[in-house]
Amino acid sequence: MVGDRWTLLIVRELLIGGACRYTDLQQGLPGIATNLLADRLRQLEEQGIVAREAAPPPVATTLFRLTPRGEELRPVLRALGQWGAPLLLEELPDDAVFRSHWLLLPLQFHLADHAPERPPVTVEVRTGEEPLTIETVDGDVRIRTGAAAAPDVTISGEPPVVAGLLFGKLDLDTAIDRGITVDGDPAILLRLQPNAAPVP
Amino acid sequence: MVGDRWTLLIVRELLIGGACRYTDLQQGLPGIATNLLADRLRQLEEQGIVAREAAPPPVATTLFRLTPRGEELRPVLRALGQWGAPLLLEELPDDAVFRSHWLLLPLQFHLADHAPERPPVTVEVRTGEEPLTIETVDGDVRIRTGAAAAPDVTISGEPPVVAGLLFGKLDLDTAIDRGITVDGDPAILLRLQPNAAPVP
DNA sequence: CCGCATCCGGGGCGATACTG
DNA sequence: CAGTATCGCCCCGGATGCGG
Repeated sequence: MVGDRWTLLIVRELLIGGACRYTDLQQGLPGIATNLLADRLRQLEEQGIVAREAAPPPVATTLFRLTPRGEELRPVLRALGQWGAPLLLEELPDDAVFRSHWLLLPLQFHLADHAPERPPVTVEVRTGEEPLTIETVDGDVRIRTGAAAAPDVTISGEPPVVAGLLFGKLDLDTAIDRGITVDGDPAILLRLQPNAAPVP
Repeated sequence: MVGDRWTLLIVRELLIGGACRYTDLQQGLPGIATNLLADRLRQLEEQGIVAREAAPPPVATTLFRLTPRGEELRPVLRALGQWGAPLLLEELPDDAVFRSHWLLLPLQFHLADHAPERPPVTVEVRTGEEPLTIETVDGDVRIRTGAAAAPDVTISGEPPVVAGLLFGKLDLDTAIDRGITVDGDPAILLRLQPNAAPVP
């Protein structure tokens, strides 16, 4: 049911963004043929994994959303993502395509606020074609696409290096050596990274 | 790396049985074309997921085994299996093929000994083409193919019903209604099933 | 624009046959 | 036992068209 080409990637797009338009999915899945996207969506709908709904009046369009049964695939994407994490650090080929929002799901899985009692922080991540914002909201970590109003720290660079730094696989000096730039207080990252010692 | 057709199924076979011969894999993957099996094994080897080794002298043959990196795919198979578990209870089409040992991995994942202080028990499961044996060994649950010497309880029937009973999705009466036969003390199952109240 | 349907090569795939 | 060789098919990728 979910083993065909593209199928789990479509599910991932919907896990990331909630309800998506057809063209949103096309944007998020560079290289997919439009007939395949239509086919897969139809199959997923028949199998009760995806539901299609009419968008609210102002914009008349169709939205695709995961059903509860579809949401249950989150652990599958999590396990696959965890297994593939080491590959994320490898350099990307020159013709590689990358979408910033692909980082949303792994960041949601792995970041946590280790010092919820401290004042909230905001991190802006500039990699790929659009910025990402990470902010702490009373103990939770929220990640979204878009720029931050007043980030405490901004990270820019190539996706593999940025990801390596955020996930704690690369230390700050190594990451800077490999070409990223950090604006603001890098110590904030320690509060969010996995396996980081809790800030005392 | 693991998204091609058959690839994760090959990994599953190796997770179940440890080192496997080429023909063992063919048996466990009914329907796979021999050229595809060879292709996949070669790709998996190149990617460091599978290693091939020469068997010890008496039998001169090649064995395929997961590398540590390959073993790390266990959580992926676990997540996929958990998601697919409800489908396991649906009736099989008449032409369906089923291999008993496919139950080994889910049983390893979901069964536990909730009363390790009691004397060990043995369950024999007869479904598919060969029997399975479940036994408790000081707190652990061991599952293997083959018949048991002196089982405390024996379960026979169609795979969906047997699986439903073992995983606690079907209660005993329903399972018997749906055609399984139970020899011995069915209460033993409560000690092993997931979410079962611990035996006092 | 948005959500497809259609058409058209190329290659992955499935079945069978064959072999050191 | 562990593959290789071959052939046909259908899935897939890419491009274009098209009604709402």
